[in-house]
Formats: sequence, structure tokens, C-alpha cells
Amino acid sequence: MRSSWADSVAAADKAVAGSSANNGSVGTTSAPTRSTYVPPHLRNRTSSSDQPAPAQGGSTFAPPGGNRWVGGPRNDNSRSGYSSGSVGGGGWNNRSGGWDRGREREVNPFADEDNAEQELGDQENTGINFDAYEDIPVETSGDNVPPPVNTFAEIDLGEALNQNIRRCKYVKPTPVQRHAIPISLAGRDLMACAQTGSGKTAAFCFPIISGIMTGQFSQRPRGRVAFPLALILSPTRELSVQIHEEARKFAYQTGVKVVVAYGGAPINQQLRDLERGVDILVATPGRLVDLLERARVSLEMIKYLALDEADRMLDMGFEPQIRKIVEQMDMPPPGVRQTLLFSATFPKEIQRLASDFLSRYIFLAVGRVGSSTDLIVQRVEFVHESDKRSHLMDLLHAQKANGVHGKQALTLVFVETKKGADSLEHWLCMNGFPATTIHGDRTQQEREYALRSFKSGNTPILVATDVAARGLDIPHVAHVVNFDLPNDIDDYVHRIGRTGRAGKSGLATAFFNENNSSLARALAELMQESNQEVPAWLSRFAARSSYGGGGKNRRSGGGRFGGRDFRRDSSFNRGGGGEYYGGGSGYGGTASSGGYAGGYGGGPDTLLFVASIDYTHLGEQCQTFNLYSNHNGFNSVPSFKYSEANVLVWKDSRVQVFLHLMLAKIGKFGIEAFAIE
DNA sequence: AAAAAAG
Repeated sequence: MRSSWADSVAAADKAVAGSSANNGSVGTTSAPTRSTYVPPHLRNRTSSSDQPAPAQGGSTFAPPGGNRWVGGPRNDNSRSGYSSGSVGGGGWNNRSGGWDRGREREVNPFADEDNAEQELGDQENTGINFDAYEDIPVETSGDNVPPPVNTFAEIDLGEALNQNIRRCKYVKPTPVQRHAIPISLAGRDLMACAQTGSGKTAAFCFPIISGIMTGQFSQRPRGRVAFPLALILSPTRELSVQIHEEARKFAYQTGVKVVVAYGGAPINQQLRDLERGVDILVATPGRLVDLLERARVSLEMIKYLALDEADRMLDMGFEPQIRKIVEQMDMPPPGVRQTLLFSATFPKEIQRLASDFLSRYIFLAVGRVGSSTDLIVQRVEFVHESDKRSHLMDLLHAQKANGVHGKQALTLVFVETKKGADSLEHWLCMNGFPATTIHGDRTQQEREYALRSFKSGNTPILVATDVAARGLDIPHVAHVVNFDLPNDIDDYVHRIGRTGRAGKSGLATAFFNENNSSLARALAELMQESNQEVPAWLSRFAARSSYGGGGKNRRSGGGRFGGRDFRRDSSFNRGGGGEYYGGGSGYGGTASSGGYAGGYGGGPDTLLFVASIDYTHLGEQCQTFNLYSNHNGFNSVPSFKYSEANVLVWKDSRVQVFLHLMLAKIGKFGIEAFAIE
């Protein structure tokens, strides 16, 4: 028998997601129109730059030497009439060698990967575990929300981009991509909540690249000042580097040029890159301001603005800088440019700030995947400040004893301060654990070296401050240790999101003590929402510190999403907000429907059965279970102990996750056997 | 209070 609570949850989710998608009605009602922005210096020209013809006739449109102000659409082999041969004209592109020569010189960004794959020699590089992406709950609000797509084929991204999608081995779009790409292609502004590692970068890069390829943008002058068409901002240098690397893959052989600019690195190379032409600029705020003040970059032709980790970009530390870039330089205003904001978490106050940058935007929330809910096992241990090091050592020794180390099982340790990071790194090295560290007091070279060394498994332990908390995609992080807990629960969510990525499972261990009391309540709630075992002592801490709850650390909108459209809030919405959520309370509200996304099995026929469990002595310490399964190659799982659950994650994530769910679910509801598909 | 982001 296949029916289970998982199925009914999935069915309920579908019903709710389906209805809520059509319910939302916020904002104005006019149909989306694609604005055609003409930059100031081109407005008085009488040339055809406003409506450049597609140059299908070829020669008539191509005076020798080209009209430097007029450019055709980007070349895309798939589109008839747009072949490179027929576009003879073309400003600086032509004089710098033209698209085709530039294309020949373009370094293949996929080359490294092919080698790496061969070295690893496994099948794991498919990246995302799509089974874990089925039945993810999704909410949208705003007017005229374009419907989601189910395949990349349904969207006309062009052959060049499609080819890169194949090279990236993306088989089908992730939930955030399914929704965000059609919204962006329709020219709409977007505020999207989705976990990094769920395909966010592609979700905003594909529409931008496609838009630049097909858009009929006036050609930009070549010279000291660069005029990017798209700007992607992120809060850390390493994240900008990562986005740039990904965007280069997506843009390979499309003729769309991606350049990255960030601090701590020599500016000269970046200036040269900019001079060679840039369509998409990926940057950190500080360096961008520098470039703007030096008048080496102008934002007046920006058509697309994307903020990654947008909530971080708009918090106290960053907001003035972002506001300066977006509002006080020469960037076109909202409605003229298209603005895309992405983050895993979106507190209401930040949404309110962000709405200044948006026009008639659509809010999109995709339930968390491979994140703080299902695929990450969260443990909290009470550890006094003075015991933290020895406790960490115990964990590391246990991992080592279980063969958990090396390239496939990296450990990321978060600490509060830069000094603390250095001293812990030193101490670990002295005690025989190869570690390195990344924080803001290190040089950029050291930071990038540390990250590489960690990723490669050379130093399988990385001690980090919050600089590494967001967005970084490091495969094989098996264990995140919150040596010092953050003060903000959203930071915790981002930190543990460094493991369990792309549908894989992971373990997150937090060291909690009386200094973290202010986090207790939010942490306990988060863990409860994501079906984690909440230690009794933590609940007591939570109860004690809960007076006047609802403060800064209160998560909005329940456990399934990183945020909820603040426009639906009664405070914003003249008292009516709640009614948009007909199904809201039954949706993640009951314990039985929280968070399970289905699809943990190794294949469609996988069935796992549990039997012989005595829940009555489920102590904190140790219980023995017998697990039986009829899945091929997974036939007999001998008994194992609860206290070893964190060991099992290394052996087979399915068992581990299954056990975890079982503890959270079956124990409470008294079901003794069930199936998962 | 700390971290990040310009040099």
C-alpha cells in the first residue's frame, strides 16, 4: 500500500498551492508591457536606433566599418535571420574583432569541470537531486502572475542558452526556476524567496542573458566608461566570484559578456575587463561605488538589476550603499529597468525597504528544499563556553573514527569573531586537524586560497565568520558546526544552508549555552517546524525567554518559506490581508503537514518499511531500531542506534533522513509502518 | 557587539 501521510501532505500541498496561486491580487492591474528604454545620449538621434531592423537583408544594414551607434540583436544560432553573417554592422564589437572572433577566444568555462568529473569518476555531478524537488510548496502574489513552466523546452531561451543548460546537466527546472523564469521573461519585477542551492542563480541569469540576446539594445560606445545592461550585486566577494563563474557558463558562446568586480583584488585587471566590453556586471557594492566614482562604469543603460541575498543587501550595514547605487547614480528608475530580488529569507521590514526598488512586483516564495527543513538534520547540544573546543574535538574524532573525512565530507565551523576564527584554526591545526579559515581580516588572496583548499579537501575543516554564511555553494559540506550561534535566526538558516545542498542531506550541530538564550525560542520553533527533535532543555530555555515574544527573532510565515509577502499583512493591507490565505492555517500549520517534501527513495519503486520499534523508551541517549527495506541494494539495514544517527548520514543519507522523519512523525502519531515513494 | 563592503 502506497498511501501515507506523505502522500496526503503532498496532495494537500498541491491543492493549496494551486488555489493560492490564483488568489493573490495585489497592486495594479495593467498588463505587463516591456518598456523600451532609450538612454539619454541616444534620445535625440534620428537614426534607427530606437527600432533597429533585424538586418535580415544583410548588406543594406551593414555599412563598412559599421555605424557605431546602431547594433542588431545578439547573435543566436538558433534564430533564423539573426545569423552572425547577416549582421555586418556593429559598433565596438566589430572593431574589437566582432562577435565571432571574440567567441573563438572565449575560454571554455566547462573545461575544468570535465576534468574534475573524470577524476571523481562518479555519477554525482548531476548536481541536483530532483526527487527531492517534487511537491515543493509555492506561493505567488501580485497581479497577472505568469504561469510556471515544467520544462526548459517550454521556454524559448534560444539554442545557445539551451546548449549551456545541457552542458550544465540541468535536466529540468527547479521549482524556483519554474516560476521565476517565466515571471522574469514577462518583464515583471520579482521578489523571490528561495534557498540558495536550489538554482537561484540560474533563475535570474537565464532571463537576463536571454533578454540581452534577444533585446534590441542600442549599441554602447566603447571607451573608458563601461555601460553594462545588467547589474548583479551580492554581499560578499566570494559570492560575486561564484555568481560570475556560473553566469559565464550560462553565457558561454552567447556573445553576452559577463565581468566581475570586487574589492580586495587589484583593480587594474577589472578595469581592463570592463574596457573590453561588459553586458552583465557582477559586483560587490564597495568596488562598484569606487568604479562609479572613478567614472569607469555608468549605470544609465541598466536594463536588469538583480540583488542576490537581497535581505542582507538591504539590512543596516549595506542599505545606504545600495540606495546610493540604485537611487543616486544614473540607474534608470523602477519600471524602466527590471528588478529581481532573491534571498532565502525576507523579513518584513526588509521587504518594505525593498519595495522602493520595485514596480508592480510579483512576490514568489518557494518552500525550502535541501535546507533547514527536510534534508538537514539539526542537532543542538548544550556546551559551556569553556567546553566548546574539547566538544568540537570529540565530534571531529568521532567523524574520523567513522571514516568521515576527506574530500567527500567537509566540515564548516562557524564562529562569531574574526579573532576567534584565527585562534580556533590554529588550535585545530595544532591538534592534528588540518583546518583553514576565512574572514574579513584576511587578504582576499588568503580568503580565496582558503576556500579553494577547503573545497578541494586539502583542508577539510574551514573555520569561518558570517562571511561564508550566505550563498556559497560548496559541494560535499557534510557537517556545519555552529561553534558560536549567531544572534539572528535568519543567519542560522543561511549558515546551515551550506550543507544539504541541491537535494543532498547534511548535518548541522549547534553549540548552545546561556549566552544564546535570546535565540532559544526562534531556534526551537524553527527546529520544530522542520521536524527536528527539540531537546527538552531547549524548550525550557525557549519558554523562559519567550515573554514578549514576537520580536526580532520571530520568523514570519511559518516554517515552509523564508518569508511571506508583506503586502498581504493586515498592517499593510487595510485590515484585510488574512483573507487571501484561505488555506493558510491548514498549510504547514498542523504538525502532520510540516515540511516533508517527499521523494527520498532511490527510485520510484523504493519502499521502506519500519517495524519493531518501541517508542516508549525513546530517550535522549540511545535506542535501537530495526529497519527493513525492499529496495534493491538496500535490502538489509542492520539495527543501529539513534545516538549514531549522525554517523549514518555518511553511509546512506536515505536511512538517515528516513530515521529522522520517523522519529519526528511516526513517534508522534503512532503509525508503525509506512511507505515512501 | 560583530561582520561585511573601498583603499
